[in-house]
Amino acid sequence: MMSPRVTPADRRPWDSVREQLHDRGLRWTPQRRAVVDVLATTEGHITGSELIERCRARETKVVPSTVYRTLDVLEQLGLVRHGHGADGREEFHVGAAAEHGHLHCDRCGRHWEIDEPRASAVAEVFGGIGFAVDPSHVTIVGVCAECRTA
Amino acid sequence: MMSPRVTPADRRPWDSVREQLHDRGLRWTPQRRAVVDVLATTEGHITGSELIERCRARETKVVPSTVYRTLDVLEQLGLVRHGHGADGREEFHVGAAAEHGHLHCDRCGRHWEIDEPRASAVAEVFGGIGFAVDPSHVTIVGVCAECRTA
DNA sequence: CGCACTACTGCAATCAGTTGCAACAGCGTG
DNA sequence: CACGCTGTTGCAACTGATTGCAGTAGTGCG
Repeated sequence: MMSPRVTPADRRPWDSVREQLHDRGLRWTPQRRAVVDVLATTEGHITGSELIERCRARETKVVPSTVYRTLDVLEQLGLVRHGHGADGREEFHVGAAAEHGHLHCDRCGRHWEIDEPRASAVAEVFGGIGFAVDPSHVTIVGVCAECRTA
Repeated sequence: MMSPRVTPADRRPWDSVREQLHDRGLRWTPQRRAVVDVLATTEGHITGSELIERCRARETKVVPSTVYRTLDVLEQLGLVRHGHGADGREEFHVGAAAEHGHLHCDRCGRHWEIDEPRASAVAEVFGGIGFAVDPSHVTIVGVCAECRTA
């Protein structure tokens, strides 16, 4: 099956942000463009403050509250998902990373994505009691293999 | 060996805090007493700011930084564990609640403890790749049975 | 009992994130 | 192409949490 698992819409979801906003009666502004530009060139994770900094580096004038409010909107459109790192700070998951939960090592601070079979396994554990796990919002903390042997 | 699974130290861990501190060369101060007093009468969860407020209500003069620093110390003694609620704010788990992970419903905001068999099941999922899950630090987000049918 | 060592506290500054509000500016209309 | 509706921005104030630092005060020792 050569069926592409990734459709164009999945690959370039950012291209249509403007239209998606329009469709909901929302507006396309320079500030939102700055945020989207940064996100479009980000794969994986980015924290709120990091995003703000990168927007500012892009000359566009943005203020934190605007960035956070824009992120709320983008999350409603399903373009990003937010979670909280091990230290509780906000962390936005972009692209493929938005689909998976994460494993966080308490010792070295690194993190990994939870792959599909394991995500399903976790979901199954709680499916029995009727609880539908949101796989993208799961962060499991522990100690990674390397740190354990070290 | 009828080894009791719960020793007196487990049941009343707060009684010996002072000694535990002493053993590590740490000190017993009015502020720490206030924090411990509040925690000793708390079962389950408490947020940082809630704890501060309750300490202040106890007449003792405490300042936020001291409370948070005291919590760090108590966490090192294993008397509390901290996690982060769905909104990322700090949440301290006290007593029995410190032992379990939590299930959080994104819709109604309620949460439940993850029971032993299920905690083990989750741990097992990642044991295969050498990752040792810290069961007390797990918070799984999703939608609970009630909200799903509603 | 009083001294000294050093852990601990309080303060003030700072960071991350949120919110209310008045002014601003997309963008559809006429 | 100007107008105006209403979504959006920036500001300022605020909450929760953290940190550096100077002064304070537990605690062991003589």
